[in-house]
Amino acid sequence: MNRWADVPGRLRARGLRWTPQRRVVLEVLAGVDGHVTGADLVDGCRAIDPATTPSTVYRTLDVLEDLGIVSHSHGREGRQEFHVNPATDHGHLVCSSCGRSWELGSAEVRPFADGLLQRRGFAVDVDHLTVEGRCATCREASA
Amino acid sequence: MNRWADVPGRLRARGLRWTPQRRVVLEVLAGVDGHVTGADLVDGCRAIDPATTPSTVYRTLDVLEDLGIVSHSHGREGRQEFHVNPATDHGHLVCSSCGRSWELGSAEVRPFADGLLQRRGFAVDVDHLTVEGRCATCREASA
DNA sequence: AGCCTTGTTGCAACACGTTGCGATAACCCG
DNA sequence: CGGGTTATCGCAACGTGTTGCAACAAGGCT
Ligand SMILES: [Mn+2]
Ligand SMILES: [Mn+2]
Ligand SMILES: [Zn+2]
Ligand SMILES: [Zn+2]
Repeated sequence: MNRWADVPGRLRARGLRWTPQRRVVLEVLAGVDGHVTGADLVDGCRAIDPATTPSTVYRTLDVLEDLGIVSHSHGREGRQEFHVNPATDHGHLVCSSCGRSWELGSAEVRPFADGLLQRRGFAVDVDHLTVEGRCATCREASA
Repeated sequence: MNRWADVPGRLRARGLRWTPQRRVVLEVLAGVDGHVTGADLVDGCRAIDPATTPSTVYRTLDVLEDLGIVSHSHGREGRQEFHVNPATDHGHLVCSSCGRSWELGSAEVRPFADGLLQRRGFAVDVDHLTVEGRCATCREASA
């Protein structure tokens, strides 16, 4: 049905394993709506199991990204942000001045991405895309 | 004349100072053509002065970015890349599969950036832009 | 249920930056 | 050429991940 269905089975089908640690990461992800940083996820896991180790969490996130359950982009300072259950593919707009961010609909990106595909054969990863700049509010403030 | 002219004077004009440590960073930058990572710059400074401290280098780079002498974007894993003496404004294209990268001419980005400016009042920082995806070569390889 | 294979874990170390703070030294001024 | 102000430095600690490695355990098989 959805991308969360039968994760244990999908892992095993690839020769991977379903472990208590992975169960905790998935439980935390299930309680998230929208975007989370890697560090937040580590904290969330520790709330359930204080013995949680960062390397295990990050490695699990890599696996889940392969399965298509999460995807990541990079926010301010290049830090990882994971997207859970995105309604639709989207990029990100971040204001370097105030730090606010917005989703960038794939329709807004498509002409740009199509151009790169046709001219260069380069397939843009829209989910990973973060565009930095100054938002309308900050530009007016310093007008 | 160029953006390197009279850096000491431009610093002092802003109430900032010209120090031996900053001179070293500038000397390293002057020997660079194109892109460098922050870690590479620290190494370069240490080659001239082994006592160089990372925090001083990164803080100096922040100051030089304010002066418009360098700009940065983020490469793989979100790490900083500094651009020295860019012939022209440009973004970056990075293949997540092979790691190769290309410059993205501002003409290629302009329609996209103009659209965001008109629809959202958001001014894209083209120099900072990194677009990740799969390059033509890698796509053919897995065709 | 017990065995075996091999994917995973946890640890320790590392890489890349960032930040707070007290000591130092630019440099403006008389 | 000193003296004072305050920007900058160096250090130590922290934050966010990543990686190598030895020990562990999931789960397929009998
Ligand atoms: Mn940046
Ligand atoms: Mn990434
Ligand atoms: Zn803003
Ligand atoms: Zn490639």
